[in-house]
Amino acid sequence: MSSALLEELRARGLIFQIAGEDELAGWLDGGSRTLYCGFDPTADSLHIGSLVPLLMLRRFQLAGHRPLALVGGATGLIGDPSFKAQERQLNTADVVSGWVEKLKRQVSQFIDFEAGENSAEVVNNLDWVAGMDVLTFLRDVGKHFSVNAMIQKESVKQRIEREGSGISYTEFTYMILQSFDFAELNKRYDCTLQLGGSDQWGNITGGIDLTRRLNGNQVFGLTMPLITKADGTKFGKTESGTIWLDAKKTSPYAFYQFWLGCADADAYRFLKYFTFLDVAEIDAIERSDAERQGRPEAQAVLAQEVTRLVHGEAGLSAAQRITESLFSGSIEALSKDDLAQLRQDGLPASSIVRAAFPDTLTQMLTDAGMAASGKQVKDALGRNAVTVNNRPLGWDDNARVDACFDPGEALHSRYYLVRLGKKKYHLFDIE
RNA sequence: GGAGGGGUUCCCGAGUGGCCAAAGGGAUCAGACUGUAAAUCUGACGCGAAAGCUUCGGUGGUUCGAAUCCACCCCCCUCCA
Repeated sequence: MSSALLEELRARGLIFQIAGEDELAGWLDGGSRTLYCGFDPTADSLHIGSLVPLLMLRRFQLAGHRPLALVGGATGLIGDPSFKAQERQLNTADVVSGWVEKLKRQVSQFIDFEAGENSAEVVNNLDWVAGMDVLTFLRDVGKHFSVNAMIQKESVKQRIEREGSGISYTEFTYMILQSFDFAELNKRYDCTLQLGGSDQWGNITGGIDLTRRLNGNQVFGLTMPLITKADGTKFGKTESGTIWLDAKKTSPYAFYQFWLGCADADAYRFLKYFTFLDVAEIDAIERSDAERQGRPEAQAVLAQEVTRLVHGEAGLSAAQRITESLFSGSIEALSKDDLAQLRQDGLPASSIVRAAFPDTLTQMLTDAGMAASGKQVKDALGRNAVTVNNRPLGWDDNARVDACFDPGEALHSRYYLVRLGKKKYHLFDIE
């Protein structure tokens, strides 16, 4: 009646709700169980919002259970309405199937496929949904759902009740499709537990009901809390947008920086959510941070652990190398190889020929992606917040691009490290 | 099919003929303070170095002048049939 795993998860704050709470602990202790969590292809990469469930699958696997990562090739074509304010734009089948392939690979790095008895597996719900005809769906699946019950679900309520929005029949059906996944996985893999974010509660309980009706089996559901930030802003977004798991979309350096920059008030909680460090260990860090004046250690540990999980040891050291040289090292000390390496490692960079210089710095830095508009560059220049190889520039320099990138000041005769504000760096390789 | 309500700059949301590139809030960016924090304060926040140019669902029209008025169209919501 006491599952050590559930206790551990509870201590980490990773459990929001459990369906079948009284029996779940005993069920998990009774043997190796199969569980799943779904990931819908809504982009060509997952973002850090999916990290908690991914790591959750791993936590269960480490505890001896068998994780299935479901990639929603079918559900991704429909769109989950849960707690969404608006109807979503449908993506074409081609696009979605391309994303499915990418997500399959991505999801695979977090779970172990060579674990013997409890080896993980990746499944795609398109495999059992694509071939189903409408009448079978309506008669065999739809018949088990009460619309009265469905419209009571919190996840769609706001769409139904809120003035100025609505929900299409397509999205309304999403819940049924996801429920069917659970029943199908129960039948095919003896899967008895579904994990998901707290927004998935309605879909999960739908699946539990359907599995009982279709297969006569009792199955369980567990949701994780929504990740919140102490300041109330949305987790996982920054100035530069979403933090993706794909290194091509968010470099390991940017990823590392994201975690390094998280608020003190969030850091210890995030350590519990996003790392495999012991709770006791995390508490110890929190205590020692509290006793010490100045900068806490938590963010550094967090950044290190999560970056290693997502980008591996190589990605982590690249991120740390860049961070080290930009924020604590002196850039003059960087060798030519170091600079080339930084660029390789994901430091934003661009190559430009001297003859092709734009007329203004605002143009040049905007083109390089350092700022969203010339206005921002203008503002920064006006406050001496732009430096080239540590030399501050002013608004007067805006039209003097050549002088700003004086050959005599180049690092190794071609590199210029431009900084805008405190944190934004860009390496220009100028010929 | 009928009746009504609505589509404003990233988001929310004012604005109902000139004073509107469009209040206010949020988000975001920069500065000060700091720890590459938080809180706070300051500035910016359609594009453009500037002159200037382009916005208020779309297309036309009225007017010296429109986000605001008119016509038609598209989309969304609510209720009725």
